[in-house]
Amino acid sequence: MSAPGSVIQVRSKIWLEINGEPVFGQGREELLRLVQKNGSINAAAKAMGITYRKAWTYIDAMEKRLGFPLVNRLKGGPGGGESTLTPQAEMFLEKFDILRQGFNETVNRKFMELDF
Amino acid sequence: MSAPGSVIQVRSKIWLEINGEPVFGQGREELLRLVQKNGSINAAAKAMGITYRKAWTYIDAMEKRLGFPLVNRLKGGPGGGESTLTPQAEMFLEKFDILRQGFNETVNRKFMELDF
DNA sequence: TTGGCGTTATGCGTTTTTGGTATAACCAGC
DNA sequence: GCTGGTTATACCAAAAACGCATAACGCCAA
Repeated sequence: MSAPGSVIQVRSKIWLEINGEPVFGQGREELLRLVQKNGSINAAAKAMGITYRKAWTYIDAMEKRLGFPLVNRLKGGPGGGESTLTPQAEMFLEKFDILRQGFNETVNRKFMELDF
Repeated sequence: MSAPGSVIQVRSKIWLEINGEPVFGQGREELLRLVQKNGSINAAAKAMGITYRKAWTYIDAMEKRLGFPLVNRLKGGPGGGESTLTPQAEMFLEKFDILRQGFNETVNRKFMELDF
């Protein structure tokens, strides 16, 4: 039972919302991790294959909705500027990682059993 | 650790894709169930609070991507027309329901333990 | 036979969202 | 002051979503 010549696959997603608006998901998590790793929003965006504009918009929206900063930004300076994560952002990353642990795997296993 | 005066909540989603395009999710499942219950796309749309146009577009896209019909449609006739689900659509509903069984509950339980 | 009714079906303009490009602001070092 | 690399934002373009308007259809009642 599947479409002719095509393969059906299951996908799943967890995210956090505040007032019905997304504040944290897998894409945003990856973005923050790359900011943490690279020390720059710009470099993180490049690593993810998205524009700086998009990355900045994501972070800005997250912060506005949460009501506290996730990224400490510096304009100018030695390397032109830099960005680091706030302690609150790091705690978010940690907890969110636990939340989604094993999540996709569980879904995929159940999916295999069903023979879609 | 949450935004001042607001409540963070976790949300999750499962859906099926074919060639990277969504063919089945919770909204579409509900739509099909309402078609099944009401015998009409129009009534189902109203029950969901969406326009007929939108409901029709969803179903049309699903069928195009899957490559087989989900809804048997009748134009004109006793009540002006009617729509019923194909056997394939009913099987989809059944399997998808199993797939997502307990899913949200599991996520929510884990979320509570973490104290976001 | 003809007009009305309630559905399915779809064209098309409008609105909203999203994306990308260009440009300014910033600051250490040379 | 000029350069380099970053953050920040304005502004226009493209795309997607939305919804209104209208046609097609076939029973049924008049």
